[in-house]
Amino acid sequence: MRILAHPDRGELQLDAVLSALSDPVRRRIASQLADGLDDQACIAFQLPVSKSTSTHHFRILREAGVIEQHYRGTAILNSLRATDLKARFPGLLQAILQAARNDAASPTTERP
Amino acid sequence: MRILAHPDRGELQLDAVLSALSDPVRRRIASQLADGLDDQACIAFQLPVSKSTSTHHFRILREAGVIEQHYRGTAILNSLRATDLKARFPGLLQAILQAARNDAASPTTERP
DNA sequence: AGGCTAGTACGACATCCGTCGTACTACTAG
DNA sequence: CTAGTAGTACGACGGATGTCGTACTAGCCT
Repeated sequence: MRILAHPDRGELQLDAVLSALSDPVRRRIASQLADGLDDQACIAFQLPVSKSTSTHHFRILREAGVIEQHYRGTAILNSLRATDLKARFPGLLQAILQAARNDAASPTTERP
Repeated sequence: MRILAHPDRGELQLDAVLSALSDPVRRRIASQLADGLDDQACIAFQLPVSKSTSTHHFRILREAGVIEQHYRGTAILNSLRATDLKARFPGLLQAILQAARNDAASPTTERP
């Protein structure tokens, strides 16, 4: 079984977390995990990118400490590290996820 | 008097805001503005970068809608658009600024 | 007017980042 | 054992980003 490195709770860095969640694809992953559906395999996210790119994004999220990944057979189960993030950066994850909802709900993406 | 373009409150984009605040230099600007000292000229921030780079960072923040800039003589006064941000992305700015404090207070930057 | 101060414009440069395809590994199911 | 599925490694590539220096403009002060 391969091993996946995760930063400890105390090692979480704001820079990494914010950079990780700056990308729309990665924010979408986090949002989907937050929306009640934890422990999803990477393939469960219908991302608009190739498999390699997908791997890349999941790695960024894991190394930033935003998600936790562990193998289950040939698949990887992903979950949000909501508790750790809350402990280290209270309200941050919540605010970003809520902001993502607001952003998606309004016609902000329009840029003709 | 030169004119500086700012996005309207409704036009604020999460992507832009998060990217803007992903950079340590820009986060530092926002933090300093939040710490009670509004309406500071660019030069009041002792940034560890050149003047041109400084201009660049202020522009990013302004175009993302994080700060408001207006000329006052030859200087520019900067202030946080805390109200607008709060209206569009409730809690987001607060959480990031608080996280920045936590991040600075703890030895997170250590990477031996 | 002339000099000073605050910031801008512009071009250059190195680096990082998101993206991809192909080839590979690890595990499961038959 | 073989075939299939899930994800990784690696290399490539183009575009964005942070940085700088130099030359410039706008406004203030004497």
